[in-house]
Amino acid sequence: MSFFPAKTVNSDIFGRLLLSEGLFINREAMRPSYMPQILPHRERQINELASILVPALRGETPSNIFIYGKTGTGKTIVTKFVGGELLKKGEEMGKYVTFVYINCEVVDTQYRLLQNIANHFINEWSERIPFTGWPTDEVFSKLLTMIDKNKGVNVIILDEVDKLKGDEALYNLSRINSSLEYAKLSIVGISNDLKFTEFLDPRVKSSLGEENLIFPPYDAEELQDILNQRALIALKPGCLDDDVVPLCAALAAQEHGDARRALDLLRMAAEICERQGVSCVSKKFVRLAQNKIETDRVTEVIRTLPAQSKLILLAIVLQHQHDSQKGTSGPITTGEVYEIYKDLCKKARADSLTQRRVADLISELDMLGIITARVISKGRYGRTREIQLSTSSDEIMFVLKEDEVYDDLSNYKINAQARLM
DNA sequence: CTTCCACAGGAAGGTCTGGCGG
DNA sequence: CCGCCAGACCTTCCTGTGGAAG
Repeated sequence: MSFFPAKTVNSDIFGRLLLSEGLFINREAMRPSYMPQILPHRERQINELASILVPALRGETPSNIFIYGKTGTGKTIVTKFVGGELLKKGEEMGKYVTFVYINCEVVDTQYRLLQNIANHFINEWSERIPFTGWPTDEVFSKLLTMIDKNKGVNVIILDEVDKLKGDEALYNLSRINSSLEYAKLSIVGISNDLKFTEFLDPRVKSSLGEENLIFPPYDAEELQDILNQRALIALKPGCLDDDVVPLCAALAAQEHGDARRALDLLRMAAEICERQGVSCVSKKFVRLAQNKIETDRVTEVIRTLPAQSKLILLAIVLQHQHDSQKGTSGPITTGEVYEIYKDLCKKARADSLTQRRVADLISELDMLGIITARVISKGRYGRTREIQLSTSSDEIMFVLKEDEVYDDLSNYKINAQARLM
């Protein structure tokens, strides 16, 4: 739809017409990447982070920092915000301060991390470091000279630092200051894994954890403030029922106070509402949005499942459909699933796994939330898992059938079952 | 009370891939 | 280019177990 910024509304007739159809003024403001002017309920964290980093403006080395907090607690946005302010102030004061943000989920090896950092310090004299080919230690020493040349204070943010492979990179980075002659460097590590440092080399641990910052989850009221603030920017006035924001906030608060989740809910609710041509978002749409988000997640999970797990899931669905046709719909056991699964493998001319392995894959499906598997005892008749679908079988079939192989198999199996019975 | 089913789930080891240092 | 190692993925073999049936 429309991505017109709010200020063009008055001058752009077509934009205004387009907008009059929808509920959004600025859709981007509802996305997690959006940087608002004010970050509600994070004043304490902002101040703390700023006070740790302020030595950078005096040309001194700030302490290294570790930031913890679950997803959607504002770690990334607060750090970027403070970083931005730091740069602004640095420019104002004529101090050379740099601020490098790196997401370690994307840049996950030592080489690429060093390369990425180095390429931030590129200027007309230095050559770009290629994304492969150089020995790691050469990249490292190159990085050293590049940083040292600018003689400033550098703050490097490593977001999702727990995703970084191996702690060698962290070790090297944390010791970098002793090799720098003019420049200063400090590292901010961000992680949502509280136990992350336990597995680190003790030297890295003490060096990086000079300061610790913890981001607590938002409670329902705080989430409401955040939602209200964003809704004000993103949506037309008066298009939200009074109880919509509290509901979104309450639902997200149940899920460990995830602000991203809350925003997604509200945005999705408004989008569904808009698509249906309704001018006011009511509670109904929040429920719809919640369902949509959940099915989108499940669909995506199923789609990316490895082949063997898909076969197992297919076996469960087929058994489920077979049962409900006969009206004997009930829980399915591991043994039953395994028999059908073996049959399916034969039909597909694929190798089948052992029951032991299949049992593990079944618990994986359980953890992914596609099925529910509880261990129960049927007394004399043994101990097994009771397997139930937690998504409708039609929906799972719909996704599985995207692949011809499973489409064919779905027919095969129903015949085979009829033959068996 | 004991028995005993039909698995759960731990331990150890095999195979394969891919990154890394030399 | 090669050997090494870590980690993903599986297998084999194993012991453990809740509770209905006897």
